[in-house]
Amino acid sequence: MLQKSFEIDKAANILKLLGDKTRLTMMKLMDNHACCVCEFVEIFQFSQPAVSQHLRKLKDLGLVVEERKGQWIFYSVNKNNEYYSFIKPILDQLPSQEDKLKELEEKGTRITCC
Amino acid sequence: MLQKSFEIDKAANILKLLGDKTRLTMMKLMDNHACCVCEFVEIFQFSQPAVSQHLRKLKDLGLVVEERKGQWIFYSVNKNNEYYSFIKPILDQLPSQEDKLKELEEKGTRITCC
DNA sequence: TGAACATATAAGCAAATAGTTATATACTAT
DNA sequence: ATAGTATATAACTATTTGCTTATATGTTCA
Repeated sequence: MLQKSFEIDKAANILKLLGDKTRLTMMKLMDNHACCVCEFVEIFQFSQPAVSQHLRKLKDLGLVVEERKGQWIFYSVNKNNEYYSFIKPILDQLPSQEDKLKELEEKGTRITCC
Repeated sequence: MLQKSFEIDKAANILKLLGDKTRLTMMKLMDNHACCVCEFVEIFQFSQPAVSQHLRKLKDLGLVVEERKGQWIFYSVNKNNEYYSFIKPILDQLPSQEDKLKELEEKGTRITCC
């Protein structure tokens, strides 16, 4: 019972994070690609700290993992997280956001960091 | 493209609503039973307006439907909503909240309205 | 070492959220 | 009609959220 209570708490916290258009789009992208902060800055046209703060929240719940590659830090969905199976069907039902990455490539801004 | 954009917006809005422990528990219960406001008041120990406001939000997005039966209004998950297939896997992965209804029955508070 | 770049953290602020109390509406039954 | 019960709406408030700007940290490379 305590466990179940914990689970629904945790599920609600996860859904709250996903219930933001920016983070949801990020997660959909990171489910297929490792992405770095500067890409998201380009995509969403938010300040770099805004992007960092979104990623921080996702990381705090264990939803994403980071991997430093030199100057850059790449984030991707943490598929080892025990709640990944909870999240997966949600992400799978979302429309692809690949066009956003393609746009970056066309503008040449993707190559700058990746 | 516009349509996809709309979809991810809508998905984020739905997830935001589900990202609240109270509403998430409500949804899990209403996926299996029609429930009335007074039951939720008992279960969550919130004021009646608080419960009504949660249900209003769920109704506004089309996630639940209401059916008046005399004095009472019963709410249940709207399985005809086009986004029900989006929500269903989420609800299915949550632990049953039946114990909360059972508690009411034991206290005799469920029978008062249903 | 120091300049340039990528990211993180801190502090502040406006808007959104989730509760409250007070009040209105709607149905039931005497 | 009126009293009792169930629900909805309105107005208010404290907290949370998601951005901003300013600043700190960490890496690369001349």
